[in-house]
Amino acid sequence: MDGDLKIGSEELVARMQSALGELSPELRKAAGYVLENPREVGVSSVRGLAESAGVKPNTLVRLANFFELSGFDAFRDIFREGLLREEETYQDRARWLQSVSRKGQLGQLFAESADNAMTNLERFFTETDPARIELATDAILQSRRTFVLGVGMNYPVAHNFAYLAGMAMDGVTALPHGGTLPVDGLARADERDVLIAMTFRPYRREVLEAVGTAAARGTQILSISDSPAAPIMDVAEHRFVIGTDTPQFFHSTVALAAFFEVLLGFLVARAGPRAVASIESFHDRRQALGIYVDE
Amino acid sequence: MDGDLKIGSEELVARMQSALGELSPELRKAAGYVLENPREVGVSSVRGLAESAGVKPNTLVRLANFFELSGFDAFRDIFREGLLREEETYQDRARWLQSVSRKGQLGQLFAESADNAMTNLERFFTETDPARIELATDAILQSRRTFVLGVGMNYPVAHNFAYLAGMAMDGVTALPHGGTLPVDGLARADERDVLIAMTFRPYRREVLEAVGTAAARGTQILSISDSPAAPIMDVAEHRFVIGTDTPQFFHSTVALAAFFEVLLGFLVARAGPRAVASIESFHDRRQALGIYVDE
DNA sequence: AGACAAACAGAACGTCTGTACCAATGTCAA
DNA sequence: TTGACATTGGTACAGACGTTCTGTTTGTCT
Repeated sequence: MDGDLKIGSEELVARMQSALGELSPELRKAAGYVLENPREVGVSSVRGLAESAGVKPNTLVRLANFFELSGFDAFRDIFREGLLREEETYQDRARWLQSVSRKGQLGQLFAESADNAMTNLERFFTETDPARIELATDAILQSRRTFVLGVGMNYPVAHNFAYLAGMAMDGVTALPHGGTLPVDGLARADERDVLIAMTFRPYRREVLEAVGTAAARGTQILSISDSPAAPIMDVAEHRFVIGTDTPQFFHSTVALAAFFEVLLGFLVARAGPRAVASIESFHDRRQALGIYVDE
Repeated sequence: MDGDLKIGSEELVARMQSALGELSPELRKAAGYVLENPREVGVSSVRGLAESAGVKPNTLVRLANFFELSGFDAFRDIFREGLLREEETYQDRARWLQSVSRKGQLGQLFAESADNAMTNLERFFTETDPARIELATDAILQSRRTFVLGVGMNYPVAHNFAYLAGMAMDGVTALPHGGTLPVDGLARADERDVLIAMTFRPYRREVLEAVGTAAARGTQILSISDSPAAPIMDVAEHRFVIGTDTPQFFHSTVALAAFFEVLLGFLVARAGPRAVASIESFHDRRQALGIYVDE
């Protein structure tokens, strides 16, 4: 009834965490239990929760008041809202997929696309050790030049990466360049350079050949494909497996995009302040040119 | 108090779904609301839920009894347990993110990127109604020409979409084209055409202007941005909000890529057998040319 | 048309909830 | 030791809760 409300459960949890020290023993006990079982708050009564926490009901009301809430109801409402908001993102995926796929043929396509995309992305993030990306990052930063090779659907990805990386460092080029074969761009590549190459089933001959000749010259290879057994993996120092499953006639670039975004982030982070400054001046220049509208 | 209990919310939901047909009107209304908002059951009172569902409180009691539960309390408890059990999966990700982010500064960047990317993707899929994409698909298929407009990081996305859509149908063009301004490509666009436009905060002036002039000519607009209040949304017939959050200095295209993949899939599915045949012949030709290696 | 059953709304009941109040206890300074 | 103060436990109460009962409405079958 007061002017409370309008604070999310995350914020409340954070406040409780930092306030733990200055709470009285019983209050701390209650707060501790709430912090460890936040969801239980949303589905319990004062007495029920009090018993679970080994505390008197009063204490919970006092805990709520401590955080300037009008009472336990307001306190609980915050957690309830949190439970409801989770629905959107963390809802039971299987059930959601089922319900969507019932909406006709396109619903099924939608559900399958969703499932594939999310799985590809999750697998990439959970099965890839950031330390390996870090190693790759260092190799790129220490190289003389870095080539990014992708054909077909992967060409835009390669190009975009080169474009963005170019803001932070020099010597990043996308291949193939202007109608030529990938190998042409690698004419003077040697062991001081890095080649980032990607191709997915069915594997493209040109990429394979480019990787082969580059490797023969000692160029460091960073290979990206959908299988550790892909033909560009064996000669690569750095290997990343990215899922591209999709019900469509092409392969999905969702997880691939995520990989390059992470790689880019690592590059900027490791490149030091000079890269950050370079990016900022880039943005400032654009702002000054009136490229953006002020909302 | 009875022997109820011990059935999961999934099972109850399934039972309700299949029993929907044999329920009386009010009971069906109540059951329908519960099926669409199962989580709300767990955090509401009879009266509160009844009001949300547009039903009288005792109807909910009858609904519970219909499924051989001792009362609304038992009914609600099932959903409450469901809410609590979700904790595990929910916490899994939270815990994983935490453990990763402890691995130094880059680990934190990795974890944040992962969290953002997965959230963006999940939100897109869960908050976008495939029926709306279907409407957009039909508009595109019925159009004379379709333009896909994206600048900066979005240009490769637009280009790639036009490239792939070109396999299935005619008249899809990416803008801007070859160093010209986006508006230039729209010189002869009118109400028979569709313009797919995207820009994200900070919004790009050229995109805004292109959308404005195209809309003035009656061209159908499909807008994609990170907010429903984005300046290209108001004149659009078809609007899609795509999250682009990321800890990086650019915006994330992960969810955006997913959107276009789905749109493409819908296009092919609705375009009929001719599109499929066209794609297949495309692949066959490539195969014959020896573009791919046989593993 | 009337009889009947099913479905629903309204009011009333006992129970449990959240909270305010006060007593009991512990803590510290004078 | 005493008193002031903060913290905690116990109790009582008004209101909201889930539920039941009863009357009304609705639809169906003779």
